[in-house]
Amino acid sequence: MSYIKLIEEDIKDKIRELGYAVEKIDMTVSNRPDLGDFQINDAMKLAKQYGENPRDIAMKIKEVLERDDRFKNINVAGPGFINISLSDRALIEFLNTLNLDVYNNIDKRDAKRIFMDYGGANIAKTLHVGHLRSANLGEALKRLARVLGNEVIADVHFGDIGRQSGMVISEIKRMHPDWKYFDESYDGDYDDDFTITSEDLGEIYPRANLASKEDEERMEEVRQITADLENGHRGYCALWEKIKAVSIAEIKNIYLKLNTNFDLWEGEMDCYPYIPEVIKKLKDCHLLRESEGALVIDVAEEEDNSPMPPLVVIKSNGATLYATRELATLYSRMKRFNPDEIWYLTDMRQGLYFEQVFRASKKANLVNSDTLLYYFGFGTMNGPDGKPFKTRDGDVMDLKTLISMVEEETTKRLNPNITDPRERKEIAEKIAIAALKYADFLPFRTTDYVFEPSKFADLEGKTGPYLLYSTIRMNSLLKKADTQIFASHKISDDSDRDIIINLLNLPNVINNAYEMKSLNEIAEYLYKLTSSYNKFYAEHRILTEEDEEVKSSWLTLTKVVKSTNEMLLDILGIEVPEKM
RNA sequence: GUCCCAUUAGCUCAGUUGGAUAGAGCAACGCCCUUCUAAGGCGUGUGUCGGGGGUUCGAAUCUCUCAUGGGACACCA
Repeated sequence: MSYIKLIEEDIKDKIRELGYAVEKIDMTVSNRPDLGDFQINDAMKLAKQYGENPRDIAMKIKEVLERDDRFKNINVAGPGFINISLSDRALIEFLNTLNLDVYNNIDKRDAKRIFMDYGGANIAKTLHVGHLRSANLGEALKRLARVLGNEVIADVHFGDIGRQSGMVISEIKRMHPDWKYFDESYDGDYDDDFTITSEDLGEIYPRANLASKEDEERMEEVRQITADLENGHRGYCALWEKIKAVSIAEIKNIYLKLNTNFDLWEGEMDCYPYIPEVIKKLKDCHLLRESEGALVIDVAEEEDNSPMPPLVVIKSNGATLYATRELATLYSRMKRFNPDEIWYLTDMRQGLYFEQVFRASKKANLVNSDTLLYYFGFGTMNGPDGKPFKTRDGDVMDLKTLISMVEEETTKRLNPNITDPRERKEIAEKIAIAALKYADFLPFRTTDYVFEPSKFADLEGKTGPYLLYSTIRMNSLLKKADTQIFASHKISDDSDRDIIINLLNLPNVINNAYEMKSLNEIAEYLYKLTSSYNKFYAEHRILTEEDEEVKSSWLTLTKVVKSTNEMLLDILGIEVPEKM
């Protein structure tokens, strides 16, 4: 258990002994540092609950806490705020437990098996800046959930079938009508005919999309090809497999740059074997109803305060659609992995849709009744007009371009002592990714934000590069110190004290981040911890300090902050290079 | 039209279980490198928390209402 949690539990016990039934108490970093390190506001809550005077309760609590020598300067202020500071001995003891392992500062949770669906990459479509959030957020939440003791299975869930497949095939058909994939009488192998690159694909889709929008006949052709592909048309399937291979290689490459990894690289097509079973289950439960030629499930409930449209499961032409495959995928995941929780991360526009899917799957018993289905929507990345990028528009900046743009900036500032061109490239890329990810994590999960390339190219102040730079500097200091023995003996002044107070607070931050499924608090915390260290660093000459006990204490602090930074950056999916 | 979500400093955003004096970064100006990586540190200031009502010891936070912007609303994904 973390040190702060331990203290909170002790305080809780003592308050209970006073006769108040508290469930938990919160000790938070004081917003009045002049009055104490931490504050406890629970006296006022208890006063309401028990109809007593809040100041009296606070005074009683103060009296009990004063018997604990970990605390000092306990005082009651205002309507009943309890301010409390920690003794140097307690801070030193705490720091030494972190010196053993910074993971001692993380409180594990009840282990769950969690299935996560994020990424949102579509085959044959370029990964653009709109895909950044899903990848970053999903990856970080996965890592956070694991650090907290959960087992997590992550699936990229490629969009590998659907209208875009028909569009791309129809376009290639126009480009290369002579290819064997389109020869209905051909029954040999399709070994030769394929020269399309990922760059080509980046142009093919937008072109096809535009053409189909303008021409209803073309759109009908696209629908037909999509249906044929789904029904196993030999040539289309062979062609689509080749397109997929090219596209997946490219997508994996970019996810790799972003430190985004999946346990499963499955796609919508992988659920096809389960579709008949799911349809049968829906029929058995008498959930399917015919409407305007399509088969739908009613998911409205009486307590709904707004219209809840039925979910279309089979199109009037007999083909499946997104929802069908979603249900089958859900069923397959349940059957194969039996998770306690399933998390979906997409932008918030899909909220209603997932509500429909969740309701339908519960109604049809596609998932266990005790399996929790969660939809964690995130804010959209908007264009300069304040409106979300349209995924289908070709004019959105692609992710690769964004990364190389930021990389160009980070390269300029690289230490000239790093001469090996390969190393320079590698480091510049890591810093660029850090800049991108960190900027993406700063707003709260559900906040929409305006995409401005300049925001990501910012390399000073509250940014990823600042955190890397500072952590690398700590590392470099520790290397120069050249010692294996670390122990804290004393607190010197407010600046090292402040760092330790921040370290104490980490479990609260982690806990909130997990509860809210947002990384912004961790991002803010990293900046706060790091800047408190940098202040200390500027004020003290560590390596030349003559008092050995002081020097050792300072080095220990440096080591703990460095390790904490590395731990948190790793949760965010940000790598720390050796130098920069 | 119905239902969601936003509106906080010049800009971008924190502040989401109601708490003390609403905070950061950027931008602007000044200072600090013979000394552990200056992508650093220190200092200087700005708010009708979109408007108006309500709830209470206490509201940026809860509630009602209005305004503005955005989103969703069955055979796209």
